[in-house]
Amino acid sequence: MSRLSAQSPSEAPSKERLRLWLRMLEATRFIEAKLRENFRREFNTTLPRFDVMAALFRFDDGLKMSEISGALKVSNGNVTGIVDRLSNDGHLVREAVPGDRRASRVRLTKKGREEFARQAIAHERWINDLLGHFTAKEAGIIATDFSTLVALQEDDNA
Amino acid sequence: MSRLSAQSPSEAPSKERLRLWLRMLEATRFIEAKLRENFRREFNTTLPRFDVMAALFRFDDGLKMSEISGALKVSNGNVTGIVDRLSNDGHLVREAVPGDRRASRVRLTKKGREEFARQAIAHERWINDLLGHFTAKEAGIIATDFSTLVALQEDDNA
DNA sequence: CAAGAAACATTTAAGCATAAAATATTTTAT
DNA sequence: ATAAAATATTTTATGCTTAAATGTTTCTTG
Repeated sequence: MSRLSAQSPSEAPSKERLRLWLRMLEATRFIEAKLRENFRREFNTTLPRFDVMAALFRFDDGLKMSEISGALKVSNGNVTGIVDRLSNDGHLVREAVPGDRRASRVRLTKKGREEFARQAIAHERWINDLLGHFTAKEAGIIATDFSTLVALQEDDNA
Repeated sequence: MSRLSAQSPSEAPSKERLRLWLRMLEATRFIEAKLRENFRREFNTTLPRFDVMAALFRFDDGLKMSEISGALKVSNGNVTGIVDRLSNDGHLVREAVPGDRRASRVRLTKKGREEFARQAIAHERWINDLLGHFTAKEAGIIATDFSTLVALQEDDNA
């Protein structure tokens, strides 16, 4: 008998994939915790706020609320609160959309753009340090793997 | 000149690592969303509740509150609420620790153990489907990469 | 054109998460 | 023996997240 440890043919792969998931989750949460700590200490902000600003930064004309939640793949109600707080801090403004009184367009202010630019530089540096153990090549390969994974799964539901 | 596209020596790796981080985050959140949906639909529970039960399942004698938060690497106060709700559902009990009236020991009930066993089987199957695009070998390699990553970073802080 | 459907945004309720402070108990040091 | 320090947990304040409900506005279609 060639297999000394008894395993059903499909059991081992499922265990390895489970292990991958647990390690992915561990690593992601670890990095998120570091980022949260850094964002709080250096900029008195949070990762969700940074994410919303990052989405807005690429569009000079701003985004509608539903476009933000679509881009970030979070719920609508979630974005309302984050935008409220960023608005109170003067990082962005809600503007009326001519011809559609349901919608509003959200745009970074000058203050918001300048603040985000500083945050983005620090963010890239933090990530570079935290993931420093991967070479650029390794990082590219794994990134593509995950990209494929999500694309395939999303197709499953279509 | 061998490098046709102008890049500073350290710029490209940091961009690749940033891309890896964004893809990791995307994939992790995607999978978490699917699991949340499944846990809700099939078992009317949540991932954090499953995590707490998983930690307890391995210890017949139960765990102290601080041992749960230590194992899951979440804050102390967080565990209080989750244990409260699992306790209301009869999935676990808080017991007094003889000789230390500060602490309490949390144990799964029979109901809790049976319910968790069912959930764990479904969970492993869901993960196997969601990560099906990785071979067992690939999964093993990447899992080890992440494991190393966290271990190295944790050492940095020591 | 009027009724119904769809789109947009917000609000609400419940749960999850952290950090920091409060409480209670036990251990250590003087 | 008392005071200080350490340990264990809970509470409080704040924010993120979803799902569901609500209220508008706009579009569609009969």
